[in-house]
Amino acid sequence: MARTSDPNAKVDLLRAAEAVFVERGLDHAKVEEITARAGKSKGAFYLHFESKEDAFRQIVETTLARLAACLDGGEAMQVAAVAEGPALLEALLDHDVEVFEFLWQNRALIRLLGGGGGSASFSYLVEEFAERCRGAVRRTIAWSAERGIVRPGLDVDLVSRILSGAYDQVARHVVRAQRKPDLRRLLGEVQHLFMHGIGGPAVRESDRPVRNASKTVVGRGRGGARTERRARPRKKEPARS
Amino acid sequence: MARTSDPNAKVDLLRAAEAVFVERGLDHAKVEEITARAGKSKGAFYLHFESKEDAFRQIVETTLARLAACLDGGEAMQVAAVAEGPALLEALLDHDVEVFEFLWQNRALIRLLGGGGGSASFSYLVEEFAERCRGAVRRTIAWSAERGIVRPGLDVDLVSRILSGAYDQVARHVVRAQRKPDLRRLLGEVQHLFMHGIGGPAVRESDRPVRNASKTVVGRGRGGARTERRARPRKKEPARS
DNA sequence: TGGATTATTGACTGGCCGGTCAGCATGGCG
DNA sequence: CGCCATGCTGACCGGCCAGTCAATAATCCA
Repeated sequence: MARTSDPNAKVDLLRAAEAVFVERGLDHAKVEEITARAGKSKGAFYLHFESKEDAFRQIVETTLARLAACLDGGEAMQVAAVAEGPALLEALLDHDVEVFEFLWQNRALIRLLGGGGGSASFSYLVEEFAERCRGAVRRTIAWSAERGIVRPGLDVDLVSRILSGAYDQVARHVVRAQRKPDLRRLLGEVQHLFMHGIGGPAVRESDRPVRNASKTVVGRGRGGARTERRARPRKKEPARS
Repeated sequence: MARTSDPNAKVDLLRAAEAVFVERGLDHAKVEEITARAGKSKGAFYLHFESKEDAFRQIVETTLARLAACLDGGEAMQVAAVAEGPALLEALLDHDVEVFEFLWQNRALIRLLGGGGGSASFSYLVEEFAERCRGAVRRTIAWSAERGIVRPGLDVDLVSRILSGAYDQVARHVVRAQRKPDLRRLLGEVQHLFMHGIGGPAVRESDRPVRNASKTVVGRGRGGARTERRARPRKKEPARS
């Protein structure tokens, strides 16, 4: 051996790459810009990564893995596992806050991912992850239903989709904010909203309550419970954040 | 004059371009693939468009404009303007259905837009549009509050964000579905969910009701009403669909 | 210090593709 | 039929940039 390799090289490159990807998106990121920022040469980059895409994948996968760990690990979930009633809600809120804290820390990259990863390829990564999130939500709901936290007869599949979507939107908002929002307050309001609805006096149970409530099963695919149509105003939005 | 130009050329090219953009994303779409599918030459393409990006912009802008018209026009809104109580909810639901019908018709392109448009540039287009949607939602909510459809004291800004997000998610789901879902049923359930919440017996107003409810103003930015934190389970999700 | 060994560099290559334009095709007209 | 105006074509040009590798620098050891 004659010369010892720079142990920081890969880390530096990853950091620089993340910055450039965030700024330009995968397709428009130039390897030379990455290496310039890292103070390395182009050759050094290919010493550590197969290709530009490889670097991108490494960054995304690492972050998603950490986020996933945060999602279904975390001490708040330990507490939630044994809590009851309001304390349970509080524990679940703690968990939400943990997750969003992570999102805030990694907001630049999360923002990029929210925008399709800056390349048409790779969206599958994000989609898989989103699906995983929805799975976690669904489990939490099914489990909450058993404990009387949410009313029975809900279409778990649909509810989880809606909840994921709502939190997704909140996440996108947080991740773009200039100043860090009060996450606990924000998430608390979201939780409150979903628990109690937004209905006013004019709709006080004007709706027939849940009618049949077939199964509430978790099996995604076919919808479980079926209330009927009728409910609440709103527009829509097809695009991202 | 000696030769008459093909009057379908531009339409054919736009159709082909849309297909290719949907398949590959803007950055990876090749002009030659577009022209091949349209049965035209590369030159013909540049006879009608400044550049590849120009064609993309035309397609996106046209679609978003039509969607916008669908969003805040539509006969269902006429009805809603004079309806009361449950009939109003029904009218708003009709409107939702109209919008989602449009989304379904244009699902391929909408799917692309949801994924960031296949290019890091251009996401601003989609973002602007999303913001516009949120504005529409906010107006609907504020207006519904006046009629007692939703309870007073809600943080309109936050609620609109959450609703947009939830519907966004539903839209993404619809747009990817293999078979056309029963839109009316789906949207009806969403409406019902939001109006009545998902809370079960264990949380029956365990929450103190809205406490102060500062203003409920529309001025986004500072949150209006402030209940406290406490509420409901869930995970989170940072990415798209 | 000199030479061996390994890390690092950055000029260069090759392929790709957006955009151009000289020339060909088409069809009207005298 | 020959001529012209106009539209359409697709081979070509040039820029860009991912990825390579011969040359060079750094470090170790004797």
